[in-house]
This record gives sequence, structure tokens and C-alpha cells, in this order.
Amino acid sequence: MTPNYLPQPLSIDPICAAALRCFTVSGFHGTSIRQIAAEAGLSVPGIYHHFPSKAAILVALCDIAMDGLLAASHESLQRGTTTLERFEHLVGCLIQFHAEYGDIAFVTYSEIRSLPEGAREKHLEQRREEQALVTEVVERGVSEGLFTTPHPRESARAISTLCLGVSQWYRPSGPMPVNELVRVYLDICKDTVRIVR
Amino acid sequence: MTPNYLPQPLSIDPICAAALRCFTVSGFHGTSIRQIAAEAGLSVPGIYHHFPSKAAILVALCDIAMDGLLAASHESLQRGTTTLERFEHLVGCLIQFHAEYGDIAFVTYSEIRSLPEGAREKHLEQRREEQALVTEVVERGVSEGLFTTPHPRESARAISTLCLGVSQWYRPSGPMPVNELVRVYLDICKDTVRIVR
Amino acid sequence: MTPNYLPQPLSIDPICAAALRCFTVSGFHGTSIRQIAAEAGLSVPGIYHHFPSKAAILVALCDIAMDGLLAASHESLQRGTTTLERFEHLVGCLIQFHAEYGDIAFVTYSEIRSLPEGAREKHLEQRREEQALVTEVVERGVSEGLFTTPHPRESARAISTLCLGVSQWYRPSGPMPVNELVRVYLDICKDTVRIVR
Amino acid sequence: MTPNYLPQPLSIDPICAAALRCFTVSGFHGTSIRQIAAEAGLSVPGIYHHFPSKAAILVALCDIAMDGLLAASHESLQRGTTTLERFEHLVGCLIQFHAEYGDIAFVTYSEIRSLPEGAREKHLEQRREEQALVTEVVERGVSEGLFTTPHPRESARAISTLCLGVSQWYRPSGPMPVNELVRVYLDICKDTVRIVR
DNA sequence: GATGAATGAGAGTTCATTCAT
DNA sequence: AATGAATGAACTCTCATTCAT
Repeated sequence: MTPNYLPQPLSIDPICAAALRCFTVSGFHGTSIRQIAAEAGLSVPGIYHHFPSKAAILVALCDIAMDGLLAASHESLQRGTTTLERFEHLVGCLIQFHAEYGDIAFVTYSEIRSLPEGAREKHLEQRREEQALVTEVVERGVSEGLFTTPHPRESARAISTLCLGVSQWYRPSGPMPVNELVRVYLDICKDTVRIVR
Repeated sequence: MTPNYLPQPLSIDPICAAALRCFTVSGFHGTSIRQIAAEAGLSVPGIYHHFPSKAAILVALCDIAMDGLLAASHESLQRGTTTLERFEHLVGCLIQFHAEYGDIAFVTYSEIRSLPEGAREKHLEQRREEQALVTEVVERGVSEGLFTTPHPRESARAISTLCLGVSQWYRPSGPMPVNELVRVYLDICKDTVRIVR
Repeated sequence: MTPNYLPQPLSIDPICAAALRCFTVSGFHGTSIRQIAAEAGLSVPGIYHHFPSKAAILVALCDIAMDGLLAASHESLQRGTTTLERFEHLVGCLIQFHAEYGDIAFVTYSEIRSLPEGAREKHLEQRREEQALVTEVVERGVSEGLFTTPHPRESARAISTLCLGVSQWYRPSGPMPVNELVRVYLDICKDTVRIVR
Repeated sequence: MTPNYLPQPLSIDPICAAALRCFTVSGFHGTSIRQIAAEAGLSVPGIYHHFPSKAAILVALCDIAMDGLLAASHESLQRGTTTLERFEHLVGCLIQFHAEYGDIAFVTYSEIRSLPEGAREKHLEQRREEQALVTEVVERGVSEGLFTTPHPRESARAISTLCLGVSQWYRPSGPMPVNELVRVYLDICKDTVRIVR
């Protein structure tokens, strides 16, 4: 049985939640403030009372997603003592996050270029930090002889790519429960590092 | 040495090429017809002389990409006689395509929801066809005992995800030549199906 | 030494004072209630607690200015017994007022068309009353042979124009003290009526 | 008989003319692009086809006014040989300009603060140039003993103020023809410099 | 084949104002 | 007396698109 890597759910305020639904369907540039307001059950100035601009809502969403993912990732690494355990916890966390928060993870990823200047850099830095966690544990596993992949950095990137991909096709309400998805995808991720079984 | 799976390059007319550059930077909804016209060195009505609408340019781009990918994929499968060869050629082709045509592949994928009704369905059908080629060869490999993955469909999807991912980070002008990328990523893809070595 | 024609200063409450500073910089239509509130150190509803509308603040400012000017003008006329004295006191008062209260005088004059219907008429009537005081003393001076201008009405208007103009360039903090300004401009105003020296 | 100092009328394109009518009534900030468009018989984007912004229309108006006034002023000075003639021609020109183009002269003056940064400085520089013409001829008259005012700079400013004032009350369609206005106001302006008669 | 001029619709944003607290 | 939250209306400006030339 896989642990729950997301004990406390992401806290998304109603306006961000409404915007998230809109962005998921039409993208940031394809969504108007009026649509967000309607989805949130507010008037247009009602939105502006809480956020100074449309871009600020996107920034808030990206912050929620990356802060949540980074926090959960760091916590998940604490759960293990051996490198193998730490690898499994980190990747399991990544999978669960993208399975349960596929919409915000997807929007966050696909709208990086829509972020305003400063926020974009910060966001990219957070992504590099997340990627570094994966790369680090993979490389440690290789140096410890646990993993035999000749391409540790590429495998680490492949793992991130695969987990991110989950957010684009997986639906928790579908036939495969999250638990099983984590098991299956953890299997595949272990394959990419050629774990010694 | 890996073969060249894309003997004839994609033919992209100047307007589509200009639009592609714009869409890559700002997305479909974030790009205006005026920007495309400027990028193409034409006037706005000059664009409309060749395309009936902005969406039609996107449709053309998606057609170019998917027609090219499907044609190359089918051809690549012809190159092999054994299932293993066919698998390697197909995946190699996928990798090369997303490496060399990363921009159009990325735009095409990320703007599916911006496609007009009818074109979207056709496009999704083409993507299903492409995915079916991968799934088919993986499942055949499993039934022949070449691959030992317990999750053939998930592995097949993972392969598609990984190849698509190439379009988002790989640059042919970077340190890794296409040939090497194909080798490395083919390795990783083979790992996900647990090829019997 | 010229007398002080404004023994009691205009009483401008803090909100009007804040609005005045804003209107001076950006004009009535170019100033928002939020700017006035910020300038006054209040919240927006805090403004509405004291004034029913943005226009009402402008009306209050115009009233302060015209009531003050008319009162000072009438008082100044009382100071003289001969027509020449009365002329000098009235014009001196006009000059001093526009020198010391240039900002409110300028805003009041330049925003006449921004006044709501009823208030505008009242304000224009007050301006006519002020102009009548000047015209009257000039015409009396002509009929008494003190002034020899062949255009008494035009001279009277020119005097008003010149005094109003003071509010647009004169700064009490500049090199010329109010006293000297009054002397110089009184000289010029006397020239326009061709006083018999 | 006074000469015509404005042989060629100001050339104001239809959009600027429409904007001028609107600004005259409601001011720059009190006028919307929609009102200008309606007044010009165009749609809103029709305006933007010719001007990049509302402010740009104001800039164009200010340029038309100041370029026209400066050109006419320089030409008028050429008409005279003696300082007295040059003084009379310059002031006559100023009066005629503000009488015939009162609306654009008034708007231009009253909306200086609505001009965008760069244009405002240029405009103020043009105003300084115009004022310098007046100051110069007055001071020359004083040094030649033609004028006896003890305050040449203040008189020069008073002349500008009086001429500007013309734009705010004079209507060519009213009882006083332009010719007569020029005669009367030239008289008054000569008074302010204490011309030796 | 190309363009200057034009437009209805809609974008993001701000306005003056209100009201429950 | 004061405010956080809200809104209808209007703002400037840009959109994709059309058409006479």
C-alpha cells in the first residue's frame, strides 16, 4: 500500500479555482476575465477587488502548485532512509500530485510563458529545484550501485516528463484508482533507471 | 548508426512558418493576425488572401505535423521485419521527429483545444492512430516474449509521452546531436517495456 | 504698504483640500475618488460619509472660492471712499486672492464645465456678480473723469483676466512677494483704464 | 485697417476637428474615444486606424495650434521695420489668432497637463518661445524709449495673458468683428506697456 | 496579389457608487 | 465613523475580419 503523500490538500481560493477551470478548458489567453467572474459567481470588479490583474491570478495558481509540490516533495523524501526508499517516495509523490492535481499542474506547466516577467523566472527556478531533487536521488542511486542506467540525468528528466504526462491523461474518476496508478507508474519509472531487482 | 527517418523535410509555407514562430512564443490565443502578418512580412489582408482565418493557419500547421509524423511512422515500420526492429524504427522515428520538428510538434500538441470543432476531432483521431501504432508493436512484442512489461498499454503511452517531451526541451543546436539523442532515448524507451536483452 | 484683503483665511476641510491637490494636478475628470481618498488618508466610503458624490466636492470647492472672493471683494470696496480708492482696493483684493489662493481659484475656474447643472448656473451667476463689481467701479471712474479709457467694459474684463492669470503662474514661494506682486499688477491694471496720474 | 495675420488657415483633419469639439465641451479626460468617434462619424477602431491613442490626438491638436501660432507670429514680426510696428504686428497677430482659433487655443492651453510626458515638455518649450517673442519686442521698445513701463517682463506676460483670455470669451460670430477686437485689444495692450503717444 | 481604411465585438481594466458589517 | 466587498457602467484599446481600390 502506497502512503498518502498529500496529507493536506492544496488550498485554492474560489476565484483561483474558477480561473483554473477556465484555463484548463481554454488556456490563459483564451479565457476572459468575464468568464472567470461568471464561473466564480462574481462581477468583473469583484475579481479585481481580490486580484490586481488577470495575470496575478495565474501567478497565484502557479505559486499554489509549485509551493505545494515542493513542500510535498521535500516531506516525501524525509519518509525514507535508504536511497531506494527516498527515490520511491519522491517519485510516488510526484505521481500522486499529478494524478490528484492534474488540472492545476497542467495549467501551471502549459502557461509558463504567459507568466509576467518576474514571476516567470521565479517559477522556472522552482521547477529547476524540483528537477534537482529527482536528479540528485537518481544520481545517488547510481553511485550506490542501486541503479544501473548509463544516462542518469536523462532518466531523471524522463521521470519528470512521465509524471507531468500523468496530469494530461489521468482522471481519478476513471477506471484506475490513484493507488494503482502510483504502483504502475512507479514500476515504469524504476525501469527507466534500471533498478537492480 | 541510426537511419534518417525523415528523408524529406516537412514543407511549411512562409505564412505557416511565421505563424509557427509566433505560436511558439505566445500561443495561438496570445498571437494576433497582425503579429503573424508582420512576422511574415505581409499585410493583414495579405494573410487572408491565403488563409480564410487565423484558425485555418493552425489547422494547416496541425495537418502538416500529423500528416508528416504519420507518414514517417508508417515508413519507419516498413524498414523492419522483426517486431524488435519495427519497434526500434518506430520509436526512433518518433524521437527524431520530435527532435527536429520540436516547435511544430509542441505547438500542435499544446493547441489542440484551440482547433475548431471539426478539425479537432480529425486531429485527435490522427493522434489515436499514431498511438495505436506504438501500442500495437509493444503488445506484439509482449506476446512474442520480447518485452516483459506487465503494463504494455501504459508503457506504450509512456513512450509517446517521452517522445513528445523531447519537443519541449531538446534543441538540435545544443550539445547533444540528434543521433545521440535517438540512441539514448531509445534506450530509455526500451527500458519501459523491459526488453529482454 | 498694501492692506491685507484676506484677514481670515479660506476654511477648507481636509477632504476638499485633498481633492484640490488632486484636481490641480489632474483635473476633475482625471482624478478618481480613490485618489482623493488616498490623498486624504481615508477609505473610499469614508469620503462618501462626508460628501454624497465626487461632484459635490467640486461644488464645495467652488463655493468656498467664490464665497470667499465675493466676501473679500465687498469688504475691500468698503475700505475706500473715493472711486479711485475703491478701484484700488477691489483690484488689490482680486490680485491678492489669486496670488494666495491660486490653486483653488484656478481649479474653480477651469472646472466650471464639470459642475453639475444647477451648481454651474449658480457659480456663473457669482462670477457675473464679481465681474459686475469691477465693471461698475471702472465705469464710475470713467464717468467721474478719473479714467480715460475709451473701452471701459473691455478694460474691466481685461482686469479680471489679468488677475485670474495670476493664479496660473504666480507662486507665493517664488522670488516676488505677494505685496510686490500687488503693487506691480495694480500698476498694470491702472494702465488698462488709463488712469489720470 | 488691420492686416490679416493668418493668410492660410490652420489645417485640422476631421478626427482632430471632432476631438476638438468634444474637448472644448468636456475636456480631455471628460471626453471618451466613443464620443470622438461618434462626432467624427467613425467607429472606434476607425479612430485608432489614424491615431495610436487618445493622447496622440491631443498631441496633434497642440502641435497644430503651436506650430500655427509660432509661424504666424514670426511672419507678423517680418511685416514691421520699427520696433513699434513689430510690436503692433506681433500683438495683433496674437489677438487675431486667439479670436479666430479660440477653441483650439483654449483646449491646447487648458490641457497641457493632459499631454504625455515628452510632448508636454516640447509644448512648454514652444510656449516659452512664443512668450520670448513678446518679451523681446517689449524690452526693445523700452530700451528705445518707446515704452515707459517700469515692469517690461510683467507687461509682456500680461499681454500674453490678455490675448489668451480672448480665446475664452470672444466669439467671432458675436457683436464685435475680429477687426474691431484687434483694434480695441491692441489699445489695451499698448496701455500695459505705457506707450509714448 | 496586395493594401489602406474600416468595423462589430470584445479584451483587460477602472469608474463612481453602495451596503452589510 | 469607518471599511471590506461588491457592482453596473464605462473606460481605452485590440481583436479577427472585410472590402473598395
